[in-house]
Amino acid sequence: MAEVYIRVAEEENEEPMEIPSEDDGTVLLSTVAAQFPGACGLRFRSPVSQCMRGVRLVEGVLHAPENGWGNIVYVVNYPKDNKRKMDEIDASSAVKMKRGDMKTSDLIVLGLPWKTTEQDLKDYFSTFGEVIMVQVKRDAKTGNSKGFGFVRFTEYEAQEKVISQRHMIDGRWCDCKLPNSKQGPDEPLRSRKVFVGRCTEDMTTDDLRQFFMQYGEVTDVFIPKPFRAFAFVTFADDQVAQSLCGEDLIIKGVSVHISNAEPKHGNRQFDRTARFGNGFGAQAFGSSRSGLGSSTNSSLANFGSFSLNPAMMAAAQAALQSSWGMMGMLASQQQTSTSGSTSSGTSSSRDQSQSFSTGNSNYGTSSASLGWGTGSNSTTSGSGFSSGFGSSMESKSSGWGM
DNA sequence: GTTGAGCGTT
Repeated sequence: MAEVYIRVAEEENEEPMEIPSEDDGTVLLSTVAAQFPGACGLRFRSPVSQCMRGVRLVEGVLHAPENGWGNIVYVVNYPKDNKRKMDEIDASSAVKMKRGDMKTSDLIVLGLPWKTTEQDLKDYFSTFGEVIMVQVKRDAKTGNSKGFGFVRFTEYEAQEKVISQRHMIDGRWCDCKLPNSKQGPDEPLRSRKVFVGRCTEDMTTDDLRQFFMQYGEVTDVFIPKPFRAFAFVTFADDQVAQSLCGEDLIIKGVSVHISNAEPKHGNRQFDRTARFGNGFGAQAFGSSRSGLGSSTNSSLANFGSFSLNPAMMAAAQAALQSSWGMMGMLASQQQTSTSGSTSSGTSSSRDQSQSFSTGNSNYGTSSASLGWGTGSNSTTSGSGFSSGFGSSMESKSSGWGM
């Protein structure tokens, strides 16, 4: 069957990229988002009316206009008018360069098949750019792989690309991340991750990704196995995550509850006190907002006006949720678990059954890190910590975590 | 059934 592509660009006059359609002629939003992270829809200029028109979007599936996709260029829609543009401005402005995070660092590769060798890793990752280091970590005695390794690229672009997607290596899906040892102690000041309670067993990571994509770019979805009725969703933007906390959302006809993700157990590095002590002193507020014509007002006023939050957009799109009711369906991008190697009796860590978690954490491009007011009814504090900013977001649940 | 895997012998 001949492959059909539609042409998609970020702006009308920009170089389009060809995006594959499905067999039934539709295009999956997830396919678009794979090339244009954060995309929430498409639009095009009607040859007849010369007006921009939206492409019909139903449950993550984009439907061709009346007379088919044709050869015109479709333009990507992003949530909240122009988040992407903001990112670009951000990226090119001198503001963020001060953190100088453009250097490459080793990336940890998680989930490797036991059989994968360093040569395999090098072969695989070389398609992204020049690889200057690979390692597979092995047990010193047995020489068996520990199922993870490291890779380092010459080019920062390659590193970013690799972090931004999942990798099929020797038949397993693997994740590449900045290793814990490289994550700055003050990196995630506010959590970009939310806890999703009351999940049902039929909610897949793809379901959750497709659903939460409407609020902003989703960088990770985690569903514990065996089934435990909750999940974690990480956004690229912490404000998106925070804006959803406290909400009850309908996914596949089921009401789920969104709240803050608490720090992972055993992750001392990023617990409350550590972070508080570190990057989040009083200096985090007024200072470091740098030149961008910031007002001379107090940081309080600054803060208040800054926290326009995406919850409004969330509300506006509530209608969209109804379409998620009943019959779930949606792009079945299920990956087949390759394993079968349930290893020896006990469920040891050598069991390589494949998990379904997709995506990755990556570290924000947001230049400013503002603190977030905690609600006075904080239940999670535990360290008498509460900075008294009555934020404009009333009493959504508070707290930290990642 | 409401809080997640795994992180580097040099």
